[in-house]
Amino acid sequence: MATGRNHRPATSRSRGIPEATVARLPLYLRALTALSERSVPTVSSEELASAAGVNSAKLRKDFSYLGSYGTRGVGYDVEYLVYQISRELGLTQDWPVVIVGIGNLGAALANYGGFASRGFRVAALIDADPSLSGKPVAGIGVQHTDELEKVVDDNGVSIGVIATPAGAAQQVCDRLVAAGITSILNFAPTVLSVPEGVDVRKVDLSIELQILAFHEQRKAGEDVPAEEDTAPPAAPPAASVTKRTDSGPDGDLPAVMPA
Amino acid sequence: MATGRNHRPATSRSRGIPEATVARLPLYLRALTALSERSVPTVSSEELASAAGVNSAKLRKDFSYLGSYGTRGVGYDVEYLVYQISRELGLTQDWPVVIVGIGNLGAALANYGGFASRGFRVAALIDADPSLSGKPVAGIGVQHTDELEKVVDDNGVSIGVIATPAGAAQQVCDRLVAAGITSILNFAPTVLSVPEGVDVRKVDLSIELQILAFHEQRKAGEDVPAEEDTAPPAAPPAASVTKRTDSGPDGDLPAVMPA
DNA sequence: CATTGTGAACTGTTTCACAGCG
DNA sequence: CGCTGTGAAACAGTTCACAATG
Repeated sequence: MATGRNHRPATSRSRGIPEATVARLPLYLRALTALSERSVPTVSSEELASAAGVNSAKLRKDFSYLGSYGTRGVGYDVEYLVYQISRELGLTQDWPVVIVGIGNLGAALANYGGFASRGFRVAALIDADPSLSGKPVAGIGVQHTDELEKVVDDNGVSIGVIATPAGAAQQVCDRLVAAGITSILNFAPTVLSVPEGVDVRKVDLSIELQILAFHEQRKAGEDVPAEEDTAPPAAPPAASVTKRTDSGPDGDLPAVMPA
Repeated sequence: MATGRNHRPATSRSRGIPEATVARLPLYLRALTALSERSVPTVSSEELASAAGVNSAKLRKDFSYLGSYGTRGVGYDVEYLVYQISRELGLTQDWPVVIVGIGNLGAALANYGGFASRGFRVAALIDADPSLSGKPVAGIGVQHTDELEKVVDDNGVSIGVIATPAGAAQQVCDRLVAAGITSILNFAPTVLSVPEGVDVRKVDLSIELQILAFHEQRKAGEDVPAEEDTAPPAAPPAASVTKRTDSGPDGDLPAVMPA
């Protein structure tokens, strides 16, 4: 899962919505949007919860933080809820986004449909490779890294997406922050350090796979007893046990791959 | 952040490592690997925690679930810890992975360096588009969806990655599960339903952006008093408020975009 | 004597179960 | 009557602070 820090300890003065709830609102919104398109007028907590993949008690508790938007004995008005959640998430306004690093991943993000909808708008694509400059990706011309500050400023961008190789991420991050960006979505496999007040969320493929591997391993060894739980190799083991001498630390995201 | 369910309620018989700890182990491992490459022999909880972006109390508590691998007054032996964490995560074995949906995103994943290292191996790339069949991506020939079951079976694949458009995801998921896969990493913006015992983690760009937007909005309205907290539009609002009549529900991930 | 390992306190999240209400 | 809204209980995760120890 991705993670984000840098919030006041959950007390936004009064109406503080728990972080766990905020993380689920987009899920509800998606399910509601689908219902809305099928012109379903109302939905019960049970139905909506199942569509969103959570249980109904949790959903009701979540909604209770937003206010009392349901009707007892009936359920929730779909359109109304869509509106309330959108507003709560700040999706009734326009969010220009800049994507830095237009490799396969950056291109995938730029082309991502869900990006354009729901208030997000790709304001600019930035890449350090001069040979990409001007080339259109998803209908938008790629601009050189030199333009970064200008682009952020001109478009009033407050959200940046980093899809560069790990090695460039911190540097790009610093420039984005200096340019005035206060929210970053980081796809590079690095811990970014940012000043107080800047929000970072990360999406890390490698971490997700490792978590899956952990559980997968558990499934396989379901009935294994103690094995070698007793005598594990003493302190510094003969190394080489897991030594990978080939590829880098945790690898990079591909930088570019045009044509 | 991505999410995963389907685990026994946190009691893997005896030595149960908390889910939150498991999610951080890959982070520690990455930091340790970097230290290992710089031939740093030992590290304190303080140093390692700062490299991993957590606080030292949390790190020590996390490690305490794995056993007592440190030395008081000194710190942790880097190589030894790398080994222990790798083993705990199941990275000392080989995990063949199949990626379904070779669009920009699938290609980005296939090319991802961190994928190949750390025990994961791309066993096959699958796409429904026949014109892609045989085309090499990241040095591996793309195979048609018809081959899915055979590929999973022949390679003993237990982890599948879904990078298809949302509309195809559940169907692909069903086939992967039927073929014997028990862990899925889902990049499509859909809730997948899977039988008991199958693990799903999702990575959802759109959700991450919406969470950022929520916090961004809070920052902007830091000193706004009550505004219209009082009289919100009664029940069914005039619709159209957030109505997007253009693009689909939440958009698709791009399917293919060769050349 | 610096640093780990860990009980105990605390904070956050989920679930339960039922009163309240349209 | 059915379904929401929510206190209260249960659980999970984090932080504190200090005793244990190489």
